[in-house]
Amino acid sequence: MTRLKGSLAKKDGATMRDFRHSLPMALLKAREAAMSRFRPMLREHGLTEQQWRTIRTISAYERIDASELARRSFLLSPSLTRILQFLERENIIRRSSDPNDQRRSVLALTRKGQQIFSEVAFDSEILYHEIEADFGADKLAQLYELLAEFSKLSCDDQAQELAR
Amino acid sequence: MTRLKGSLAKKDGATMRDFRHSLPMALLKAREAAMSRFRPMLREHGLTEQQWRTIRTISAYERIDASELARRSFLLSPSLTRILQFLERENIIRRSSDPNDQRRSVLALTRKGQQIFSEVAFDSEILYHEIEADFGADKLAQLYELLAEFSKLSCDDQAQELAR
DNA sequence: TGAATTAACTTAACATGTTAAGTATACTGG
DNA sequence: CCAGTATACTTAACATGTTAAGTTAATTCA
Repeated sequence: MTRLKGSLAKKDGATMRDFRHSLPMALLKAREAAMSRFRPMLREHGLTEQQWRTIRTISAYERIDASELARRSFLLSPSLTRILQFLERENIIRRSSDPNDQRRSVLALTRKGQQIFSEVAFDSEILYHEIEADFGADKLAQLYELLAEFSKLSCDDQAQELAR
Repeated sequence: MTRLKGSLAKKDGATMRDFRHSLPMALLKAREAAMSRFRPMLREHGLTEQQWRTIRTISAYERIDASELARRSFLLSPSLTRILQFLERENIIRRSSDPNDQRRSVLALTRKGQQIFSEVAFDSEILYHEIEADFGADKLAQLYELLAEFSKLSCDDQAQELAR
């Protein structure tokens, strides 16, 4: 890390040492840029990002259990447990237990949940079109591609083959 | 969102509706892929990712106040408040107040903090080289570029011009 | 100058991230 | 059949994310 302290540059009376750009930070920043477009809309619907991810994923399946839901929505199970408790309290989802395996919870949206899904999905589409318009569909596709390649590289992700 | 329900595909006895790929999710997944390489190392040093971001940023400046630190480490001030309290308890940082503005805290690493910085920075370099080797330096550069462009687009980031 | 406003945190409250441990159900080999 | 193990969550504990409100020190402007 001697190299990290190599070049010095003046700025605002403070000395800034060399500051290698960080991949996790670049990804975080981009993600924050993306979420800053969605968060206000989700908030208007009274949902957090993760609650929406959960609703969205449940909506995509007729029957899904908590484990697969966790994988597909990229939530750790402790987080998912709490989110499901909240969504159940709010009467947005319904849970039943798999008759073939009493350990499993099977999740589904209530009518209210389906209604919320529809509304938020509609608003999301609009925001996606905005992003595409602002950034360019081609560059966006290129970004998706690179992100997918990078994720495939180091993510020990069981959802990977399942996704196909 | 009618389109979202268009194509149906069977999978494992469950019906999967069309599931538009999500940019925040793609970014999250890539970030997780990246962090999965760093987290175990940080953990060995007894640090969380955010604590390390804080240490790393303080180390890059001779004098930095909490506001600028928050911007540059991409932490919200409430989080930073708690992190600084922890790092101060652990004798990793020192804080003094700016004589010209009593509202500001000026942060610096202690000797112990500098030592930790050196060790973690060294280990990080190794992991960065691994990433470059696995993913390809060219593709990595391309990814950085796209991420930066995208972030510039929608991030109302005061650090943006400051970064130059 | 002093009331109003702004700036720089800090606290609070609730939700999630992360790791470890706990619980109940299913499975497996002897 | 049953002890041992694995699976599918759930709880717990601590750290961070996110928004809103509070506190104290600077700044502004009538």
